[in-house]
Amino acid sequence: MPFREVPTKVDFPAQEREILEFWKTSQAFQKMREIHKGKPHWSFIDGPITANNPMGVHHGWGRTYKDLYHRFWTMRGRELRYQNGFDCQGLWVEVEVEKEMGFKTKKDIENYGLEQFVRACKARVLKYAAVQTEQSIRLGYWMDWNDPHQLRWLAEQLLEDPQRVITIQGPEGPVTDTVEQIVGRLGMPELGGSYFTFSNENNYMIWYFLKKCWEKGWLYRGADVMPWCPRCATGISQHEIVTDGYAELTHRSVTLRFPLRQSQALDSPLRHDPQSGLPEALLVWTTTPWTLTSNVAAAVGPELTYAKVRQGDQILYLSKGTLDMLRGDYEVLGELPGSAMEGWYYFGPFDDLPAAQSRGGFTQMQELIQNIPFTAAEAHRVILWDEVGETEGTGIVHIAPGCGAEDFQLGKQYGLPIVAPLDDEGYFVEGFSWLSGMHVSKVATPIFEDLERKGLLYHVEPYTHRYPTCWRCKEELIFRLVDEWFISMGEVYDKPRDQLTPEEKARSLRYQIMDIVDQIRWIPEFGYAREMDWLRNMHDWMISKKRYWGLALPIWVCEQCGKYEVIGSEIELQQRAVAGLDVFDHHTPHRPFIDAVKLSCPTCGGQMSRIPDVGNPWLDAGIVSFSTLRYRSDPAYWRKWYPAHWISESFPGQFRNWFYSLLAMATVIAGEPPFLENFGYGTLLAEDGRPMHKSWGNAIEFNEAADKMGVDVMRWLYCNHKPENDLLFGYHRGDEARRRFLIPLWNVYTFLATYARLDGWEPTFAFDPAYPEGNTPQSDHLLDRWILTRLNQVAPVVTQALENSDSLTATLALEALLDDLTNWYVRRSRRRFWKSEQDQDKELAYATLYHVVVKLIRLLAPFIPFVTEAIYQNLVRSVRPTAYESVHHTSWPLTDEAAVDSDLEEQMALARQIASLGLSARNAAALKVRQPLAKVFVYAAKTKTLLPELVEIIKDELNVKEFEFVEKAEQLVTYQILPDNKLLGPKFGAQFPKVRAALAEMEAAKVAALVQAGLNVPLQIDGQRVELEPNEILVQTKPAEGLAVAFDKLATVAIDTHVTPELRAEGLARELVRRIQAMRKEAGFNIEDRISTYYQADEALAEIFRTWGDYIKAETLTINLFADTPPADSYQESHQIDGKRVLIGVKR
RNA sequence: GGGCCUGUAGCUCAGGUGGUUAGAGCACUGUGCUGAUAACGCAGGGGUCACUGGUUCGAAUCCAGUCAGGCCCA
Repeated sequence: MPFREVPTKVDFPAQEREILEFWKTSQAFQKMREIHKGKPHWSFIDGPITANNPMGVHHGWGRTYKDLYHRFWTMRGRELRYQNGFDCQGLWVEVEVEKEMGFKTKKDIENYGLEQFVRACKARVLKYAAVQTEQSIRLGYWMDWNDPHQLRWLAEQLLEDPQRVITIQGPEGPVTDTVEQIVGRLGMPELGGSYFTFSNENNYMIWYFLKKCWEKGWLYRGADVMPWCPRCATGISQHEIVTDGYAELTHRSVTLRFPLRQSQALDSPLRHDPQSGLPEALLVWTTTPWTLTSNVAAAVGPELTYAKVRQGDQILYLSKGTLDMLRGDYEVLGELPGSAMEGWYYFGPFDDLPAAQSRGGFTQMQELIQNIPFTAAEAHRVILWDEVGETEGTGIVHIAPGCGAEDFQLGKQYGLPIVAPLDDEGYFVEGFSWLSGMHVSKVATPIFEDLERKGLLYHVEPYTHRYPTCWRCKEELIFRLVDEWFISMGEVYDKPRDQLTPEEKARSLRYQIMDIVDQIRWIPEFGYAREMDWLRNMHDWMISKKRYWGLALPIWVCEQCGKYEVIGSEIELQQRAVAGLDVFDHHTPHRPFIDAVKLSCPTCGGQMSRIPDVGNPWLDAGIVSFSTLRYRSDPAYWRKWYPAHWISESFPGQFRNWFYSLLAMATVIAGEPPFLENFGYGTLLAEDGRPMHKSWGNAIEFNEAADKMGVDVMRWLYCNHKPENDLLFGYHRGDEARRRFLIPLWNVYTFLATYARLDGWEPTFAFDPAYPEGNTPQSDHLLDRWILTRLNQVAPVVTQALENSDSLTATLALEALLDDLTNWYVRRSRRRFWKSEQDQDKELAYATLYHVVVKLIRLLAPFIPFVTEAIYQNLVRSVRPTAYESVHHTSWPLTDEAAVDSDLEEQMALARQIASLGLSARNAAALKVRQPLAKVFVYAAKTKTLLPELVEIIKDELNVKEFEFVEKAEQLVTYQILPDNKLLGPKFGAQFPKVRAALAEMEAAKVAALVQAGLNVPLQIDGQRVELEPNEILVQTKPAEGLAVAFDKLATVAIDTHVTPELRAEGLARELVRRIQAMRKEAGFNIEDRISTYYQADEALAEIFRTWGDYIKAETLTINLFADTPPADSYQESHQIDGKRVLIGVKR
């Protein structure tokens, strides 16, 4: 059976959809897995994608890499797990569900009902997991995908009746359970498919990890002032403040007076300047007026100079460098260093509030302040702080330890009271008088008015600054004192890592992780430095969040004595529970049902309840190298697949997120690396170099790109890029990739298929389905041997590059090969396919081209799985009954080293170079290639012979009758002599410049003659004789007069420009042929149609028709050539050639 | 302020281990070919390889510093 007919124009996206359907109906992925079952494994662990929205083209980039290396290692004969992962728990899902439901605050969620809300979160995850699954399939990503319809169905069932019992088909048989539990078991061995981080196993495995941390003493409850989102009512951890979490915002900043008092006593009189008798005050500036309610101290820079200023009936203190912020006239009375101000007492602006009069300050966290003997009002004094600057404000910084992270640290250092004014939604708590119950966002104006009444207000003005906002909801963050749970990273020791004692290392998770990082290969290499930098600098890992949808932290607290306990598994929970198990029964370990479970306190016998916090989602993602590899249920399986050979994610952010959490959790649980190789890539930007933003109109959605561009194009674009650089993605680049690579590939395929069909050619060699291109064809034809050389030069380059996670090198080599194939091999070989006789040469041409194309598409299959599949189906499967059903079932192509003829490759390169130079020479002399010329002269620096076939190629390319190597280039050129720097530099060292100069003095032709005769060249250097060997001198050429000449470092090519009458006639004949060919096409004839040709011409052209008639007939498939008026039913055109007229008609 | 990355033609980017005249694609100009053709070939113009120093016979490449941009941390 011959090849199918192939359209020369192809709609790639439409073809991709057909192939998707073919893969689906033929179960191509499942069959591929069968083929490689039980072979050596290659382990990959997927970084879970957040199943919260459709995926974008940037996900397509990462997923292309993942699929590329999956397919490559599969073809190499490895067994893989093919498990995708979905990230399911956390605030980002909550926020989207809240948006959908129109919720504004946490109270809305509680009023709605936690159970319903959590179910809605799960359902949303399932819905977008279905969407992302469909998109990934569209990309051609071969994974063990769930049926998207089933995921949607589960989402619906979950919302309707989670306790309904259903049966689902798993890989090893049906599984029966409640809807909720089936959802909780997704990704487990009995159900297969993607893993979901909301799974029971994932959550319980984190419990196991946290218990280990607890046992080592690394898990602790701590207090800190952190960024807090009042809308989400949760702290924002260090991991979450990202660059786009900052916004340029304008706030009203306030400058106010803190009147100085004489002593700490609250009834102390105001301090007055002894000279003038005027009252004194500090001048203070802040952008967050609400924090003034909680002021405890004022900080000055010890090294700064402060000014004492008289303004009206006031004495003010502020730093000298900020005097220009004063309004109106003033008089400087004196200067003093900041250090001299330490310990001055002042009256605070809100000392009238009960909170300011409370011993130790004002916070729920009594343990923080129980040893502080003062109230905030009593404590107000000047303290020293090196970080105080003069770029803004007054050089005196208002300090509120309950409202700022640095303030909190300073407060600890000075033993200051702590006043924490806001509740979790940003409202002032009781104890703040008229402010209590007001929201932080509404108090600026009333506070200014209050300060005005008290006579403390100095000035208010707008101030624009970078201010942190919530990374999910964009609400402005506040700084709030909170108690959260942390995993200790251990201290940072002030000495090199290799000098740490084992005890120091044992105490510090930080350094243990570093030891693990040492064992990992980072691609690109700077990934190692990045991860290390993060580890050196990171704070303790805040893992708690005061929210609803997420990991239920397995921490129980005794309601009587306050003791904490951490539970390490569902079994332990069963054993320890004293109440609430009946409520929790049949539910996944999520809120609200898990909260019902009560324990008994081993110390006091009191009831223990779970703390309400949920976990940081990076715990969910970091545990997967255990949870998905059956660490708890099947240790042998885990041992086999752990660690991953390879993981891959986009760099920005992941050093502190997924990479970090994987490393931290593996260090604690296993003490060995979770992955051996980390392949990172950059950021995807729009074509204009900016981030994609819908509002900027430069965003491209994945589905739209796939539909318009086709995913093979996208994949080639992704792979043909240096991964660590940012990738500019857009339709223009897509068009370029298609034009430069996919269309030429398709063209060479259609060329082969079309002519083989016409000739009835089919491959007949012995067939091995794993290697369908067969053994290297044995051809004597030079072009065949050359393209087979190139093929087998490129194959190992691609193989090594992919082994090395270097897709760029692979694609560059493949592009070069395709260029050689289309623009040289096929172009030069066309006549071998066109000729009518079925001889041995034609057979070899087919055999060679077929072999090369089939092997090439197999090298390309991991990159562009669709177009290669389409080609395979026609070239292989349609003619080979025993072929594998898919190109992706075949094995990775082998390299045939015996087929590589490097000399031939060099000779061909030279021949192509000579042809190129010849064309350049013709171009310069304005002699079109159609006009035959008599002779080309070639001088090649290092070669004096060229294979006869190559000579013929050059003659044909240049359309010349004769080719001649000249022995001495002087015939064509003058010489230029250059020293071979690489050899002579080391030989002569510092003397080298003199050698160069001496050589330049010599007569070029003389030196060239010596070199060509293989003799040494003598030189005089500083009166000493030195000799240069011939191989140390490079002879170059410059064009001589009279010939059309072109040259480069390899060769000099000259063309005889004289056109004889005979040559002129032949040129005209070719011109006629070209025009008749164009007419054939214009007339709509088929390639193989034989025709009759009629002409009426001026005598000069008629003479050409007579003398060159056979040539013209042969070239144009003309059977009969008539010097006659074209008949009415022929296709006719009249032409002018060199001012002579001809009327031509063609007829089938 | 610290860590990491980037800076090569108008644009987008390649350029192990230093070496003769620094490359590709796109764009531009010219031209050729016309049965791969809403393509393609060839040629041409276009570069102080961000800047300044250093090492070296020789630096886009190695070293130091500066500047600009990006990411991360403080």
